[in-house]
Amino acid sequence: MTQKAASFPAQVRLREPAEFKRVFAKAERSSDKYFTILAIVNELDHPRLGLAIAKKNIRRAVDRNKIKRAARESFRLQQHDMTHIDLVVMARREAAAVDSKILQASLAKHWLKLIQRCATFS
RNA sequence: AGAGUUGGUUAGGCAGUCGCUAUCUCGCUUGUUCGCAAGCGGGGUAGAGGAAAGUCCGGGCUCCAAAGGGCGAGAUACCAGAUAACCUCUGGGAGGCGCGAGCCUACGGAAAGUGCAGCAGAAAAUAAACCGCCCCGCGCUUGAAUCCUAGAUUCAGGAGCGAGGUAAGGGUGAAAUGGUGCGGUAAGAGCGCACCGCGUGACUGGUAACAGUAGCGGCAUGGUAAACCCUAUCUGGAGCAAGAUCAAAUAGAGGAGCAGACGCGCUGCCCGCGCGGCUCCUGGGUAGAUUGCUUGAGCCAUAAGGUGACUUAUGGCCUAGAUGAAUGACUGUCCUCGACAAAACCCGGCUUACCGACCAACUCUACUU
Repeated sequence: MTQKAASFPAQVRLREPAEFKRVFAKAERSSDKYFTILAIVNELDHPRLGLAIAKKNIRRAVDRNKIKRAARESFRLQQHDMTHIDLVVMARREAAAVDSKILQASLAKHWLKLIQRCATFS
């Protein structure tokens, strides 16, 4: 497998509550008016993504789906530029109102910022 | 053609690239109890809704005792039917709205009992009082007429007092003790009559709600049950984070004996039932994983029955099953430029949200032939 596929299989997702707790405990933080994104270095050879879209902030199920899809899509396309870090994406209230292109642009900036910051620690 | 009513269908299309979930299949590798299993890669197929929503009703399913008894509490409320069931649906009745097609209705009981009624009004539930109207009596008084001027008598009127008759009228109010008309009377009154309304027991039609007919009764029974209440019917509780299986730590489960007070659960209370205590014996089941999880009161077609909801028969089909939670992103293109909004155990309904498009039946108005 020399050609890296832009895929999103199960092992690049955060699934266990314990894994989420580890990220929340002490993490690099990057936020704007749409998202707050947490990042921490992991012991694997690839990045992982977790989604924590609160029902309290994003009321309608349609909007929650839209935001999750935008996050996954952005991660999927750019994961090979990332180091071995765990990311957790949290949405803020304003994310429901805008369309997915704006969300994609916002996410791309966050990725870059967090990759750089984590690189300096490791 | 315009305006409208009812019912139904649909919910951007097409092509390409990259992804996600399930499933089938092929190849390779590893393991093998030779059934297969795991990993990687390729290909095929399927992949949100009419409301998936609100969680407002009704069921299935699961556990709580085989879900039990009584009290209490709650729900429903014209009649008949449909249904697994319903507060739903269908048909019918009654009342109301609309020229009409049609639409709307918390539509049982006030003649079992208790309670309530602001303002206004003469009076608000007890039938009377009050104002008013009428008659009679008593004196007083004004005018006119008659008689021989004092004065008397008669007629017409006025105010007062007393004794009675009335309930026609009384600006109100959501509601006023049947209504309208004619007769009747001193004035009046179902006092009498006609029509309307009401009550009542018959008859006719209808399964019934109810309707109609002729008769009888001169009218009794004011409103409020979205006040308590009465009557009839129904309802045990909790929910898929239900529950079941496999299983790291910690400590739980079953059986026998003892104890029978207290606590917890089953229902708010009582009865009743279960669990928990101590000793001995046998041996374990939280995180997590698997399952429950999609074949079902299922969908489609045809036929038959029924006004209809729906039912029955035959044939065909398998149509999401995620779980930090899939059904998407990008590009091109066309058009009428795409609303409201996304499964989470499953069904039947209700309610609410919604850009539109199309189809069918029907109604009204105008015009032409």
